[in-house]
Amino acid sequence: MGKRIERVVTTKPSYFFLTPPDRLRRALEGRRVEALARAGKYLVADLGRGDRLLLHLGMTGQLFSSEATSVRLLSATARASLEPNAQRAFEPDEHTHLAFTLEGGGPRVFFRDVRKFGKVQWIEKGESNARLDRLGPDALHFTGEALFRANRGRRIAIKSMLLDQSVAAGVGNIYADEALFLAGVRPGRAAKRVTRRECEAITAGLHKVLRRSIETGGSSISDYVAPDGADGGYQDERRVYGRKDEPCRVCSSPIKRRVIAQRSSHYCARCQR
DNA sequence: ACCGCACCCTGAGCGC
DNA sequence: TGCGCTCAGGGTGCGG
Repeated sequence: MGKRIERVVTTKPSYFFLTPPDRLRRALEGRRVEALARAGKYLVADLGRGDRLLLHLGMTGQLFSSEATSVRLLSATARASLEPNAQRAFEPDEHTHLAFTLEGGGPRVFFRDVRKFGKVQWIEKGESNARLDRLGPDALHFTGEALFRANRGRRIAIKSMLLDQSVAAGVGNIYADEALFLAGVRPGRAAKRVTRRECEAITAGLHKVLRRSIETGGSSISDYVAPDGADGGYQDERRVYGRKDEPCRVCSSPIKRRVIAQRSSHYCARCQR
């Protein structure tokens, strides 16, 4: 299976560590990574004997190899001192909360997160986890019928429903906006006012944008990098997210932005009703 | 039960 | 140059 973790270096205790870093180090060192799985936006590492490690990237989390080179791994000042086209090997900084050394002397694995909205937690054998237990069906298998049922009686915006991880796990702000655009539904519409047919269109839209984002390696808008440091490509395919005042790709009318559920939401007032 | 909001944290970018 | 402001792929916990 996977490799044994020889050594773990952490930053000091903070909001980031659901399990305190000293306890985390003791728990992890010497253990083998048997498997990795995704649960919504969480990454769950199986460490054998029933123990697990829970990881979440939050907004600015970066999980990558020591062989990765990307300017996204550097602060603005570090970038400014780079020679043009220079590729500097990454050196752990104050935002690098976890540094794994694995057996066999191969590349190390880092988890860096500037804002510390990411999370790491040790889950003991037999322990349940409230964060995991709350998750609804995975977005890739979420049906229009299930969305329609969840919407019954709900006065909140359909956008809020899509961001609720207990309704569907794995939908984030970009993909909620993009799916609603494909479905022709405004993000602010009350959930209970969305028809069954529109729910089908929304989940079909979700599947489409999520699959396409996976194909293109994700959205590298600000911080996201693949484990090898590569940028994703989906930011170039956005139809509405982050395109305020730019022309709709279908009808050319300007994309609108408004705040829903404390998150910025983008839509075309002409294509979405 | 439901809903809106404050809050956790750091940095980039902008107008003045 | 510096200051103050807004904005940012997320999620929790509180009070009304």
